Amino acid sequence: MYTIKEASQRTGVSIALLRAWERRYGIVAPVRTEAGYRIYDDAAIGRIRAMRTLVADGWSPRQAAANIVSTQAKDFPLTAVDAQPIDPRPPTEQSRGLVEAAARVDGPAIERALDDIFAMGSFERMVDDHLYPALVALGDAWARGEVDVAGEHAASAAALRRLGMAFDAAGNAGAGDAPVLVGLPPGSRHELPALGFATALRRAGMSATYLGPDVPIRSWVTAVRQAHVRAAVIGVLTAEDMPGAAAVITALRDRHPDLLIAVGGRHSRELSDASAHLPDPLVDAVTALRRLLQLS
Amino acid sequence: MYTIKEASQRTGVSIALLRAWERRYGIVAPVRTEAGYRIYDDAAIGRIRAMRTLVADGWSPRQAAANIVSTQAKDFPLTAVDAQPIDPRPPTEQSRGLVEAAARVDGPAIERALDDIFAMGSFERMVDDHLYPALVALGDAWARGEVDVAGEHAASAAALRRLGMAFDAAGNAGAGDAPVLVGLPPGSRHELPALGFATALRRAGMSATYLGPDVPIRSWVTAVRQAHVRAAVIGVLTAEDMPGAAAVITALRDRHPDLLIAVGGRHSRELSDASAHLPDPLVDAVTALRRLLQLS
DNA sequence: ACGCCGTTGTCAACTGTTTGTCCATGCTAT
DNA sequence: ATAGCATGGACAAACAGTTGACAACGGCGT
Repeated sequence: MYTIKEASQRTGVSIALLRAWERRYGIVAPVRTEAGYRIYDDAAIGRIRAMRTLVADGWSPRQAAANIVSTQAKDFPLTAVDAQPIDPRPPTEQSRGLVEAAARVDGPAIERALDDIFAMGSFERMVDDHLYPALVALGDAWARGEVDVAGEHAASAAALRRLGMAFDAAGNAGAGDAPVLVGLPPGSRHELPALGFATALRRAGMSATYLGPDVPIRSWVTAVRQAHVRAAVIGVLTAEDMPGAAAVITALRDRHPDLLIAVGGRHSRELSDASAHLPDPLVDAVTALRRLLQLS
Repeated sequence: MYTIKEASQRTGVSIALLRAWERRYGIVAPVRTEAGYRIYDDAAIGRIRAMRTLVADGWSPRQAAANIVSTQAKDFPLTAVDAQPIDPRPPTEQSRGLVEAAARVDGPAIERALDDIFAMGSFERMVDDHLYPALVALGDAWARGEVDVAGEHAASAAALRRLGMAFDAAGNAGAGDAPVLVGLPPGSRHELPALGFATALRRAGMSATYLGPDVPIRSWVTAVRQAHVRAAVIGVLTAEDMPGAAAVITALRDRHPDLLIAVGGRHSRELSDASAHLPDPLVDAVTALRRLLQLS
């Protein structure tokens, strides 16, 4: 709780400028005493300091202020294997373990739960029958408020790392071949299903390049051109992913009319301008893509 | 988010020429303020730098522009281990390999380059002396237009997966202990340094939970409450990360006044309301944190 | 060789905007 | 009393924007 003079001394910003920033950009809104005197708290000091360094970094004061004011976090889950909020599918033992560990934000327990899941049979069956259901259960629990974003974050990040390990471990069997590109449209961050599919492709002996989440349209285009790819597979997990995916498809069609462009994921069926739609279970998606490649 | 003056200084292209290039070739399309002032983002800076180098290389401005417009993406690099655009540090053999592989968007080559890097001595030395420099070189190459976002994406995603593997492989030695929380403030996606630090903590025998990128304020708070943590470490890699980090700090301070809150990263020194600032080389950061924990 | 012409970087003129600072006046705290 | 604070307005200097012009340069046809 500081007066404006103290705030000025603590931030190195002149008193007049403090008032100007408040008046012009609303960067802080200090509480007032009965007489109208400004009283700054530590959060206000922090915001002012952030403003100062941003400006020192070359930002225009207006932009810096906008950035600071708009830095309020939006909480959304990273999982979203399936956006369908329906059918509470039977929670397996493994998924219950993962959800409970996530609820406690208990790192080691999350790892143990993933150990259990990844120990279930072949990679493809494990992903389809255990990992994805567990992640859906996690998303549901988050939606019901039983798991906090922190737990959801930690668990899905850990699952993503595991999947990444599997992807790397799968090697690139057909390394000489032209690869299949797998990635997500701009704005989409639902990596897990896409990375799972890319891994399954590799395990099936195909060469796969995983582009990652939130891939800009231009990057799809240049990636196709540079790498001389056999096909591009775009993940469309939620309805919000659709416009981005459609834009990617038209951009690719435009410059590579003969390229095989496939889409997969819950909302892919609704994108009719793709070459093909991949079915849902991982194994089926892989065989479908293989058939498409042989035909072309 | 820079004014035209700042953009000019950062790229070494005169203000008049910036406007001419925009008007004549549409090489950038900065957003405008209400009053019509141009606001350049980092992607625009990258495009301008790329243009400058191409022209310096003898390309005609028109051709250089055509090349950039058709190639460059509008997205940010994921790397950003270090936001300082200066001091072109000596490229090691390994970083050159990674940059070249990324330039070709060549998945297998990227993996091989990372194999080379990860084979360099102890984890900590490898990260400090080879991985981070390589990623900085990658970001620089992106800024110069030598690497497309697709390649940057692919390479940094692969590096992130490797780091994730190392994190998991490091196990959680002090599994019973209260953990140290490591994560990034809301809005920040510069995972690599944070995950590297979390891994180093585990390898030093401490219990570490990695929260991930873009962690909302509320998640930080609940994570601390649920897990009974010993300390929270927040990565502050760029000036833009500061407001979010400051908000996280005040929120945590508010409800857990005794919690040890440490910040690390290029711009962490400017956040004086944290309990402690962690120094730069990985090993030093780990020992600094260990000392802080013993004191408390 | 010569003139023509498009390209390209730079400049000037003029208008409007942003931003840090300052002032006059009046109230408040000690 | 004296120093501190608030408000609102005012200002100058720096910044930006647009338009049009212009000189240097190189390619090209004659």
